[in-house]
Amino acid sequence: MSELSRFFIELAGRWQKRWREAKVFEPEPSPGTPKFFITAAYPYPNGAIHIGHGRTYLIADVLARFHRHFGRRVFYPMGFHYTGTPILTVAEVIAAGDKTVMEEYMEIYGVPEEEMKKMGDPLYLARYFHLQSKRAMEAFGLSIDWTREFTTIDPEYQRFIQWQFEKLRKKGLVVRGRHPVGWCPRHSMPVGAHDTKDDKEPDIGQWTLIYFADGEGLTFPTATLRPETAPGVTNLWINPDADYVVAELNGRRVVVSRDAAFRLSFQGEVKVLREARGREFVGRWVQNPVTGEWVEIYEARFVDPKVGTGVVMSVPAHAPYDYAALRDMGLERLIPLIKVEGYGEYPAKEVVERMGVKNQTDPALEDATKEVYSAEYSRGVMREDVADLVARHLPEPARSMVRAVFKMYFAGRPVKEAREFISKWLVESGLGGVMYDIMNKPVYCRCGTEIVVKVLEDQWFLNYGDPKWKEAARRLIEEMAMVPSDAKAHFLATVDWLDKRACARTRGLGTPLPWSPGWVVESLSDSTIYMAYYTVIKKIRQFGLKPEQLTEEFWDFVLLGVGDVGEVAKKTGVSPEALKAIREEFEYWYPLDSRNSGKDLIPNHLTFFIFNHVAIFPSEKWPRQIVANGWVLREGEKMSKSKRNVLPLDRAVEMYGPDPLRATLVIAAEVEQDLDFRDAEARRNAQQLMAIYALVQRIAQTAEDRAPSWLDLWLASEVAQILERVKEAYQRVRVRQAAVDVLYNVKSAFDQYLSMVERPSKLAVEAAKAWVIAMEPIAPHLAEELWAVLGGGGFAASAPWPSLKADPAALLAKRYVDMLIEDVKKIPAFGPGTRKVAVYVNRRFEWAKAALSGDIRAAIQAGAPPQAAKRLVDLLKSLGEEVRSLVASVEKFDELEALTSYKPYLEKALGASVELYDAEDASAPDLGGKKKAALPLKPGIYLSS
RNA sequence: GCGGGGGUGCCCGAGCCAGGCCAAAGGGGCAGGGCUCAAGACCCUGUGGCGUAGGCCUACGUGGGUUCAAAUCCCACCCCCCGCACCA
Repeated sequence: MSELSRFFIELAGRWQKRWREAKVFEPEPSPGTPKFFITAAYPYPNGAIHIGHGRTYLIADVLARFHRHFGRRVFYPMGFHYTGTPILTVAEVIAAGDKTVMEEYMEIYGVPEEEMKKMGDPLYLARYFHLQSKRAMEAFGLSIDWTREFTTIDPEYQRFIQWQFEKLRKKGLVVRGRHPVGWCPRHSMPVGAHDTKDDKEPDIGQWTLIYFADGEGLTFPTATLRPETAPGVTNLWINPDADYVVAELNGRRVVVSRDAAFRLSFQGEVKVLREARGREFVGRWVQNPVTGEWVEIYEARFVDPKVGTGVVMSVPAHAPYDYAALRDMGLERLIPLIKVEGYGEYPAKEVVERMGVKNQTDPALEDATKEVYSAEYSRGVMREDVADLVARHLPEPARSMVRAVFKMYFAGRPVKEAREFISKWLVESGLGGVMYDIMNKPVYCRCGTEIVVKVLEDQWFLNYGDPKWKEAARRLIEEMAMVPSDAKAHFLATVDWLDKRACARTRGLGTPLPWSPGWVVESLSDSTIYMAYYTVIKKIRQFGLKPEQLTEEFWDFVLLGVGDVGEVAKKTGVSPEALKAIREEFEYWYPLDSRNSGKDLIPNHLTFFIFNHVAIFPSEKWPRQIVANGWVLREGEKMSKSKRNVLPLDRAVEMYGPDPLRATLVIAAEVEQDLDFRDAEARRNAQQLMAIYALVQRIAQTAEDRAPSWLDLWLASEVAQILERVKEAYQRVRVRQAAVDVLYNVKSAFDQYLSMVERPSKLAVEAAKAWVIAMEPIAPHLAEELWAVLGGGGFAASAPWPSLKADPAALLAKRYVDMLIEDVKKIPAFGPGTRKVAVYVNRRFEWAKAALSGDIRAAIQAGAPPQAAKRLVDLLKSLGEEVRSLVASVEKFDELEALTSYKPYLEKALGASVELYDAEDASAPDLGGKKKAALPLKPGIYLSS
């Protein structure tokens, strides 16, 4: 902790205490007064929040604080998300004594060793980080109303979630079905990416099974990713040396590898009847259910019993492995199925030969397979004659019927479509099935066991695939304000592909499904409309309502206005006054004005937030805005536990002080951009804030009451002008833009001002006050301190937005003086030797105004001599947007007067003495004949040494 | 694979939606100067190439196209980042 940060921390502590005591951030509803309700995604306390969270909360805080200056009731609450598995998982790992994890926690979050030991208990762990995070948010100066704080395992919250799910279910949006999940056989538990070794994401894929029967009661289910090649099967492959079993699978007697039988047992009934070696089945003949053709089972050592079923169909025309193996055996027989531009009839053969593959063990076959597969998948089309291969064993008219279907949906179709069709057809006609598998195996559970795919038979889903629901979600997305605006496309795309989503789980903390105990509402499903809960929980507690009173009728009344107060009161035992008061509070605060989070939540949480709002609430209660910010990198690198470079918020506050940290997190990148947090930058910002502190102190102490000079007016105008821009930037959530202006550009104006005046005037104090309010959203503690120094009265946090007005003439005067300085410096003869600068001013400002039109005649009409008029029009054209508009809005402007008051500044800037003359003053010396060179806004200049 | 976003000068990044005023804002870095006992901070100047100035050439992933005119519009291709579900 440096001297500087100590200063800022001490200062912040003082003001935080006063805010708390005065309850500045604990708004009560006030019907008739405008409000602003903003929330940021609550944190998940399996660790302390870091500067990435801090950034999101800070952006929300800046907006909250900004809106407070406009007489709005601003409501910014916070809660903690206990629901879910990671807390559980981490606690388990700690309980098991995992050294790496414990060290990570101690090092990154500074957890003392004796606390570490207690973190085997998930609730203790959550509570610990909950409190640590909360302390960090307070120290960071977030203007959060803590009277509404809650956790998602509070009984009241659970009643709320149960209400939500009953509502969704009654609307038919909750459905039940089969669902594959990654599964650890040892734990008998679902395994997500977070629970695997190295956080490897299990890739759950589907094999199509095709049932080849041998006529003696045995079925050989081949597993394939390319069912469209089934008509081209010439034989099956089985590994002669691998372990196989004969088993009952869903009423069929099948032959699969022993490993496959194990994996299949998680996806249906599997009863192993006997074990066998693969070679036992070699030489059998089986019937292709698609074509009716009988083919032989050959042996192949490349068949991996851990992949699929261990029974493989052979399509030599389109699969390089199959072709190579058959070539080795001297049994080439090719049935072409797919046409691909750039290849002949038999792509597999062609590629194998081109690559010079030697035999079936040649590693080049991998590449060959990849090439053929991707070429056929992306550009391949099924041949027209494939339908004739199908159903040769069926009697008429069945044969013709099947062929007709294949002609329609299979022959001549792109591979993609044909595959989809045949896969569906196989399943529906009972000739095939589906088997799930981990496609990127092996993936291991944290415990070391290889995971498998388990099919949950009665999983609950939220049916985000429902077209009407999607339509409503799209409508809201269209209406909503989004920062950044590009996020809209992302949201719409998400809505498009989103389908059923499992919404309950068998383990973890959370709310039990009201109608199906044993299932817990999953954490991305119990966090979609909780913003409404913030509005009511305070009063629920104040009235001492018990969880069991929070019935469906209660929530219906309070959140939807459904039902009669008297009735609801009678049924719930809640007094009508309480019901009305709670309802009123919800009515006042809702809808939500801004929802803030990291951009990573766009395809999940934020989309669900939209879906659930449109499902539950009427459109006038739909949220108004989403702000999704980018990541926070640290010194150019992603923060991660394993790199141990995570910077927790509380530590960051200690290192830099709250205001410097805030300034850095706001100024280093615009909202949508990833922000690279650099130590050096944070230190620089601390110094800048310190300089601002010193500067304002100086103004407060030295200001004198005097009639405002051009300089005083300029300062006030300059500040007013920048603050106008700042206001607009805040409104558009361009917080970086606002911060650059308010912390750097306004400061520069003040610096310049102070360098030009002997003593600041009272007007400068007014400008400083305005400045302090504008910086309050970013550096609130410093702002309070300076507000007090300037005698502002009350809290800066609650003061109205400044009404400082810009005087265009004052701005013009300053621009004009700066232009003059530039002009002088541009003169080649100007140099260190220049002692005296004579300036001849043309005071006919009305000529300049007339020349603004670009019309020379207008200038002449205004009285300018023709040659001057021409030059003047050209001059005005070259002046730039800002000055031109100033000229337009200023009525009278006396250049001589302006220059006179800026004379010391001029002399300092030029390092020479300056003499000012009216060009029309006959008594003035006409040095170098420059009198007639003078134009309005462009004085004549004569240098002498 | 599907979906979203990108590729701009030494680096970061704006501009592209509404084509010209774009050798292309703003930072950073670097070089020079100022301030200072000195460093930092701060301020000024320069920072594609050539030319004595006007100017010329080369440039916005690559290749085509539309247009009097393209970083900006269209097409194709290459490359990068992010997300893809029961996980917060």
